[in-house]
Amino acid sequence: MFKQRARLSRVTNDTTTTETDVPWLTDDQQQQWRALFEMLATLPTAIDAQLKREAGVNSYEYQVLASLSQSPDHTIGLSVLAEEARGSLSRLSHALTRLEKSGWVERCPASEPGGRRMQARLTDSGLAKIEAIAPGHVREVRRLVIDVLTDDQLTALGEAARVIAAVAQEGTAETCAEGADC
Amino acid sequence: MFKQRARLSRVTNDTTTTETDVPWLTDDQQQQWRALFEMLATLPTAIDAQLKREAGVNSYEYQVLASLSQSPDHTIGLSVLAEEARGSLSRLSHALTRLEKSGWVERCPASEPGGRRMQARLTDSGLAKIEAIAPGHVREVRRLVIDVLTDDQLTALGEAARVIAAVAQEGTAETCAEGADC
DNA sequence: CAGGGGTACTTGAATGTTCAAGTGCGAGTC
DNA sequence: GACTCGCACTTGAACATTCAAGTACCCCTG
Repeated sequence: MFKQRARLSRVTNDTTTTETDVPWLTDDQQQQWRALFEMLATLPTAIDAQLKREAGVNSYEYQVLASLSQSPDHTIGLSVLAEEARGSLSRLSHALTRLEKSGWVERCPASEPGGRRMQARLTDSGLAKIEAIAPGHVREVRRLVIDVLTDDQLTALGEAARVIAAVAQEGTAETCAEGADC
Repeated sequence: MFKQRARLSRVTNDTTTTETDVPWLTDDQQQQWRALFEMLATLPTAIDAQLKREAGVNSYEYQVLASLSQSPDHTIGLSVLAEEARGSLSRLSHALTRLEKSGWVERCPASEPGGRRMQARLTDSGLAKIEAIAPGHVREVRRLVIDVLTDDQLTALGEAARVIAAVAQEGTAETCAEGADC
């Protein structure tokens, strides 16, 4: 059993440490992880760059606009929106301030009497915006992901991603709002 | 052929736009992309959180330390290091300033006469640091990725990631240092 | 209805990344 | 050998995200 040179794990050849209980990756695992890591670094950057370049928004803001555009009345309560766009409430709040400044979104108090507090609403201009930029975004997703994989590869990728996202999420989610065993 | 409700693509039911040349995703593609996107959002966050919590570094700094620890003499020229750690030179420079402040790395002028200019060198303390934190990092990678997938799933994931990273990279890489057709 | 606690945000400061200059040095040019 | 060009980095400002308070309103309890 030889020592694998581990870019992201095994670090030296010094064997004085408690070697046995550290589960270093095999060469093969190493390679797959390396590839995944590379994708993790490059894909979001590429997606973001396209949105920034052609639309002037980052992918989080895009997400917010997209979520709003699909909601009844183009309106969502902020907490729900934050959860949908997978960011903290604080992040959403800052993003909304920016989007309001551009005139694409407005905040309004929730109308329901006795209901919750704030909602975000997509303006007409915001709707026009997202409709204008969505095609370019989809094209980029196609170019970078959909079109470079076979159907089987895409399915396998999606499946693996689902499993990983589920595990990664449960660590992050301190709310435990879902039916997880916490 | 019905309209798919597209979280990240098709935005409204208004069909007045140039519908035909926008290649909207199918429901299935949509789902896979959605899963991938979710992983893209959650996995790096989780990895980063573990490193921050247990080691006080972010994953970029970890990457820098790891790269250095594997180099002969624990020394690399800055440009090479920047490329290995997949960040801009500026990002590296800022990161090195932080790492120097912690005493894990030092900058030194390249010794080769007529050679290039600067190098980064891992200090003894830096080597101890990376050796101390590597196991925890590997364990986290295992927990989040390796251990939740079958071997076949991991292989498929790696393969897909390689393809995507290659495409995503060529857009990002303005240097065209590699043998790409540019 | 006064007081306490919780929910739903908002805000400002700290941190990290990017972007646009700026610097210093070597090489090629005349 | 001065001039210019370009490479290899550095730096500071702008921007985004996170973290830790802070605020405002609701409900519940006495």
